[in-house]
Amino acid sequence: MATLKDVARLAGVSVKTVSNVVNGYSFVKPDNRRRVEEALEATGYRPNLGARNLRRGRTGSIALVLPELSIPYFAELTGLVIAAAQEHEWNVLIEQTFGTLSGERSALASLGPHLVDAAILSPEALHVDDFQLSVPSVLLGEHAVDVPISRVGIDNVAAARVAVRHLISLGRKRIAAIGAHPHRGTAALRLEGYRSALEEAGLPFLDELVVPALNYHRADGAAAMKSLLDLRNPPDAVFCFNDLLAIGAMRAAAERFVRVPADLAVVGFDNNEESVYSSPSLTSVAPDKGSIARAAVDLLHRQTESPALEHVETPFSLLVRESTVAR
Amino acid sequence: MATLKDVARLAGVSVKTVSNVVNGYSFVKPDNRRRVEEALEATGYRPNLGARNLRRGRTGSIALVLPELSIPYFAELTGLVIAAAQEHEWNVLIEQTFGTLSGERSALASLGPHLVDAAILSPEALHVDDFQLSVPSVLLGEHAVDVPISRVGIDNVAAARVAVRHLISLGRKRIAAIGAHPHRGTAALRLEGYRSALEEAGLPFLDELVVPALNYHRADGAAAMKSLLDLRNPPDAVFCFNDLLAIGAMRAAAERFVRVPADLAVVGFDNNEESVYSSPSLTSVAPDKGSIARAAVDLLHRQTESPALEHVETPFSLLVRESTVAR
DNA sequence: TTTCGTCTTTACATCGTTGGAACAACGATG
DNA sequence: CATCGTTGTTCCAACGATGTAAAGACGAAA
Repeated sequence: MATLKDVARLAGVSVKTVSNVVNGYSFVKPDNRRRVEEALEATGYRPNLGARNLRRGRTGSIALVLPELSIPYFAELTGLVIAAAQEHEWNVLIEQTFGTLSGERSALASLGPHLVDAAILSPEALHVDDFQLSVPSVLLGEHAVDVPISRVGIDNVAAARVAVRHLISLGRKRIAAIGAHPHRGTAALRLEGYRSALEEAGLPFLDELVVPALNYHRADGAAAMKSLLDLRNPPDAVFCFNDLLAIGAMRAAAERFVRVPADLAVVGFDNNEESVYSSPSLTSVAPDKGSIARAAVDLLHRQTESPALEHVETPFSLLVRESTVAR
Repeated sequence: MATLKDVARLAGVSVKTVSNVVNGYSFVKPDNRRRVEEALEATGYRPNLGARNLRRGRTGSIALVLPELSIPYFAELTGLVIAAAQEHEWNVLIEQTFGTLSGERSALASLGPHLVDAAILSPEALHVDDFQLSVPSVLLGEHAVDVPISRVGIDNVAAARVAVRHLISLGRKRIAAIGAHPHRGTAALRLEGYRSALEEAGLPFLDELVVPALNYHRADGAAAMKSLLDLRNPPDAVFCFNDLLAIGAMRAAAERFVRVPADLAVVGFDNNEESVYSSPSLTSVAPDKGSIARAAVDLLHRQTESPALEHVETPFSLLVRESTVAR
């Protein structure tokens, strides 16, 4: 590995002059600049980022704290965050919490200026007093807990309302919701959107049609759907708080020979790639993940220069597919 | 941020003594050790990893070079690699190539001792002469190209054979294969397993039943399946070289009202979580991803201490689901 | 010619950590 | 009591980079 010293010796100048060339400092004599550039080329010099960051007092990394990479939404988002972070010369350290309180607490505890310059958090279980952060941070998604931390995400209430309105427009009357959760902020907001859409259409809000889900995995969706199908009067539509729940729900429906969308219309949330190819394909609320990733990273970049509190609302759309075609 | 210096001042000892305590050096007087530990506790000292790695001449990171995080197989694997790397105090830097030659080349070029201590590679398009690696590396999966680099993966020929034998055991006679690829090593091996299983059953190997796929995404599987269904004499079973292809194939079959498994049995490869919940659920070859991740990371760890060339074969199994129940 | 100001380069210290050598303290040995 | 080996501690240099300050070069103005 060539260092600045090696390059300097070869070019016959001081280490600092090489450093100046590498960093694009203007006042270098054309002649020296040329010699240094040749030496850089000849040695194949690459800066040692550890050393550079040590000197500059930064780590060169940001943390991305999320439940689990095997959840498609987070996998897709992670890819986009990595791409966005690259623009600011940041590495992304991924920390999986598996959606547990202890996992999230220990992830947060391990953060800190010695490890990362900033952090993107997607917590599910944290309480208000857990947020004693030592680096600039952004929360993904809205949360019930009101903490003074920047946020990036869509308007969950509006998005849920759009989804449910769509079901109503199909003429469905008994619309269920899967994914209620006692402590999860986003769940509360989506539930609120669901409630308000029913209300504006003059449909009753029925407790029996709102099914909680402790996790948001396919298995939870299947279990919830089964309980709905066991009702004396089952729903004719269901709004699931994410696509995995919806996939699970459709699977459970298929097992009971309930036809989607004829007997049951289904809407999901997140627009996973998987949902385009399921049979039937799944109507879903599609947040613009690229915008989310870019907004989060850019916001962090700004915050590392000067502290600020910002909330960014990113766009979303409803993609209508087979699971909600008119009967 | 507390440094060793701060701790040393507080404890009334030299910096090196603190360092010795932190690093578990034995010969420290009990009394000093206690004072240092109290000071560590009081200051909340965390080592500056950048500085430590600089001094130790390592980077503290390994690279994981893969096509795309949004491919479930790689998302799941990445989570496991991160967990395994943590055991060796390694961060994982993820590099996406999108399966293109240029992407893989630039990823490889950007690697190097200044960035990472080692690398896990999952290349798809690289040629032999591209492998001029400057850090210890492991290839995931088997490859046709014969390069002196360690490998971790399952026996693809055997795995494919097991999958196709299973289809044969159902009494299927016209078994297609989706996923052939001119330059992809694993594709060649799976095709070989397919061929040999047909041969041992006395079934003919028919060119028209072997469909190439340039990418291994759901869309490619759907397109391939459509072409198979357009044949004068379509297949009664299909072996797909990964689950995404199989999901796409099943989707295409559904669009043509071809019933799976009654008219068409389908087997996939990778055992994505998604495949458990599709309708019908998908029979799939399940590599032990945990073993792969652990073996790869451990192997790299050994290689950073002393160079070595090892090939590790990890276990797999065939998980039979609805897409191949007997008719 | 001297002085001044602008460009250009260099020496040096520093970021936080650890390896190595030097040194100090100590009881044990002869 | 001198010597020795073991144990414990400190000092110094170094990892590779960059910020700072100071010095050097050079032409223009006085």
